[in-house]
Amino acid sequence: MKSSATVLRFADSTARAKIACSRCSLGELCLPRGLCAQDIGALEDIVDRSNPMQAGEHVFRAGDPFETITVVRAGCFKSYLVNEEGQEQVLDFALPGEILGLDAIHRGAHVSSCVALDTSAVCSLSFDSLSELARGIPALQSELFSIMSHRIADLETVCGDHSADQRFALFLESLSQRYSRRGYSTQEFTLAMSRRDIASYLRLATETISRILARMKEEGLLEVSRNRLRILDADALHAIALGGSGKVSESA
Amino acid sequence: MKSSATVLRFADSTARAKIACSRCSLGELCLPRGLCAQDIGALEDIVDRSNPMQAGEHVFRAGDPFETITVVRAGCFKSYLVNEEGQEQVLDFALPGEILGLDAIHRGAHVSSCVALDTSAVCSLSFDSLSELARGIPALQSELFSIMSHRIADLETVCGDHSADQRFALFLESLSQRYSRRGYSTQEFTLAMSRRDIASYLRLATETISRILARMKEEGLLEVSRNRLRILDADALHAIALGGSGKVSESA
DNA sequence: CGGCAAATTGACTCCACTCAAAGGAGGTGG
DNA sequence: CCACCTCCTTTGAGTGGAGTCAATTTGCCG
Repeated sequence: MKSSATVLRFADSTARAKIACSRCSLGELCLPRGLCAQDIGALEDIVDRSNPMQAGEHVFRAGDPFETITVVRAGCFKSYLVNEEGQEQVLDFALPGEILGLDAIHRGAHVSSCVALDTSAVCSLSFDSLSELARGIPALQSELFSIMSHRIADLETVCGDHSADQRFALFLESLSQRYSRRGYSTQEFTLAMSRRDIASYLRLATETISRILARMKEEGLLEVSRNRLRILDADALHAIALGGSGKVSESA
Repeated sequence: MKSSATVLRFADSTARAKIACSRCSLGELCLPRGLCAQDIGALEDIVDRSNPMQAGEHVFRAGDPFETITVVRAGCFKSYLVNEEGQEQVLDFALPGEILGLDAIHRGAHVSSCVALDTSAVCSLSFDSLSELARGIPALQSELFSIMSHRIADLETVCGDHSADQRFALFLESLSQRYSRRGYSTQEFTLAMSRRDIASYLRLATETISRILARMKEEGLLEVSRNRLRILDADALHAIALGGSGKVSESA
């Protein structure tokens, strides 16, 4: 399955007009999901592949005109808002195949900023071109609506009123699932983001994340060293995510 | 392009096949925004208008198959999730022209439930028909993307890490603006939702809402009796919404 | 008038925050 | 290669904002 997938070339002079989504390793995890070969061909015509990006480089910043949506091709990004007091609020972490900038469509300008957390790469698609293409390809239009709907549902969950432990457990489960679908281990993965970013994303204090990690480690739910994390007791974690006391069971 | 698509009829005998969006008082506040007369005509073909609904009646419930999106025509609705413990989490309040059910598109089934808070009415549109129509009407497709993007941006704001006072102030400002655009007073309006619903929406306790109202009343920011509310000091309220101490000013 | 649900008010508690300080880890320059 | 700096993370101690529990009060409807 998926063999020559990643014959990626970069930078240098080779013309990079068309990008072969059809040969990208992301395949069904990305926009072309469900499209036939011909439609994928049409999509490839409007995809603009970026050079690799370093951690800390921005894809866009709040205030930038909105012209393209951004699809993560490799690495990890965070999107965030900055409020009047200059404080950062992390909105989302994006893994390969996930899309950034959806909150800008209605304003014609970005409201959030987006920065690489790691060596990363993106594909950009002119939103006008994509819209036009979607008008001719029902499956593509449907996919776009679906992606936006998914983001809405995710935010509705994240917004929920959860305890610190529950939030963190939900966060880990989400990451675990997403890595898993991308072919990585469900149990063990790297946290590309800092504790501070996780805290902001979950609307907690950095210290709270540290303490939760320490406690969960102590209770044997997981192992952490630096930013490498391994889930030892997924069931217990799931119980916490569901909002119970987290102490294994709680009949009735 | 799909003309007789959805000449939906209901219950009683009166044929009410087409609904005149063009003559609806919502006008530019609703889906047809920006469409030409002809396109509005096409849209009218797929709009299905409900009978008036009583407070407490549901438009849809979590688990229902997703077939139509719901546009509020009159009154007020709330959408909410129910978690494993049977606790309600209010996600949104919807006023005329606003759209419900966007979080269901990607699953083919509703995740949230939606109930009338007042005597209300909705229009339903088959999402398949609407998508198809949108493929022929760029402005309509664009409007759909825009509406979803708007919802995403709103959720990102609501999700933010704000104090209880700040949340409540933001909530009032949002309501005030939305009523204002619908031709009602910016200063004085009716809260169609209970304190408990407001609390759930803002992820606070009911008692906290009561206390905030009492304090703001005492400080002369607003008047409340039962569910009639009048904003007396919009500037102070705005200062609170922006996240300062709320005590008027705070240089630097 | 009586009964019920919603809202208010008070007293107390607790979870997560703030403040503070002490390790690591990584990067830079001498 | 080491010294130094800075930023990130961890841990401890104490605080406070919002929650919980409980008791009224208010408004609504039969």
